[in-house]
Amino acid sequence: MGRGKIEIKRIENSTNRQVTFSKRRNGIIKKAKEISVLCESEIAIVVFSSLSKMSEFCSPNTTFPKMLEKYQQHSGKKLWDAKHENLSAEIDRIKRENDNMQIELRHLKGEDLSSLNPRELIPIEEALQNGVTGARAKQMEFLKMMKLNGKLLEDENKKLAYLLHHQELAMDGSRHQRGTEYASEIPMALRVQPVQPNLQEA
Amino acid sequence: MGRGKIEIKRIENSTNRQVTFSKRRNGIIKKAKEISVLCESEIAIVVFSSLSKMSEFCSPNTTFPKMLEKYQQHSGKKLWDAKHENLSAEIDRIKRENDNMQIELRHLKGEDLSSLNPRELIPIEEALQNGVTGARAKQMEFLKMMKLNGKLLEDENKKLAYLLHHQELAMDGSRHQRGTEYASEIPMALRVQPVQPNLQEA
DNA sequence: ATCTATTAATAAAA
DNA sequence: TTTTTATTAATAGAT
Repeated sequence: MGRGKIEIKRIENSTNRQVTFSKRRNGIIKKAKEISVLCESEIAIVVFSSLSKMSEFCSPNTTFPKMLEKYQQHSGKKLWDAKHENLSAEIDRIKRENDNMQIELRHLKGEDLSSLNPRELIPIEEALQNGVTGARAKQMEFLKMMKLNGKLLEDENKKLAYLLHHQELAMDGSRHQRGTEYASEIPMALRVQPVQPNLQEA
Repeated sequence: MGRGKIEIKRIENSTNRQVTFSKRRNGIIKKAKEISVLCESEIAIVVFSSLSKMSEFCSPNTTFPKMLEKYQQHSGKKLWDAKHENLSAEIDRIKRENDNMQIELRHLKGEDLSSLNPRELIPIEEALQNGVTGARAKQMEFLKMMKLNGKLLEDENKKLAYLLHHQELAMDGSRHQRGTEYASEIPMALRVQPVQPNLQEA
């Protein structure tokens, strides 16, 4: 149907191919409209040109999702299985990652250690060391800032220094007594904890 | 195109309607095949007759699910059902959880602290304290066990102590020296750390 | 289903 | 792209 008969095979001339695509796509969609009206039928079409330009048609009185739902019911095929599996797989992967982090976090916080052997404890300790070092460095920054802020903060600074000195003594010394009377005024982060239980008990 | 022209409106005669449906459906699918070959295009069609008989066509080299995936990408419309929304939502939720843990972990390890203010540092230090306490308690357990196990483990114990001694030296480094005579025999976790750098430097 | 008169689609050109 | 038009293809109605 045209000035000449054509073979049904790929049209090599790109321009011709585009023109033919456009015409035939229109033709198909026109036919789709007609059949839906003439025969009270529902029809959905999606086309992508060789340049991936999309065209679509869906008969009135229905929608794409409805058509797909019906398609699945009638065919028994699950159009979304692949997608589902991908999503499920990703969830599993992330959950596993999540669990590992959860465990690492708990270990770093000193929880759930009972299942560990000494060798497994080492990296945890190392991480804690790093954490303490980092936190301490950060504290130093803050202290510096406070000092720069001037004498308003100087008093507090001195108090801290005093307390810390005491605690240092307490720690280095016999480990018996610590000054607790000012503890409530010292931010937790700056406090020295009784780092060492009695070794004799061990 | 036929023995007479017809109006495009519902065919009232049910038999005629069925016959016309069948013929035109075949025609459309033939056209679809042709356009896919002639123009290297991808096309998918689903039709339901007025009696809900389904027909489908999908061009070679692709599948229905692939076409739908492309459709969604191009149109931005979501064809998937609630199930997918749920899965996607769960992925988002878990990813967020994941990110938060990631951040907490990094903080506990002393990384990325620069963005924090002093108040935010406090819970981190608390967690680290707990972690150190927990790890230490665990170490104590191991020490007890080692003692009970007797001299077979003593050698390893000493080796460990030796290594730890070196670390102690590295850590205390140029700072004022503290009683190190026991340090070599005390595992890292059991040692008192210099919790506070010289305040005079701050 | 198959046939065929007739209309509709479209290939090539503009 | 869209229009034109000669030609082929699709199909309505009959069988």
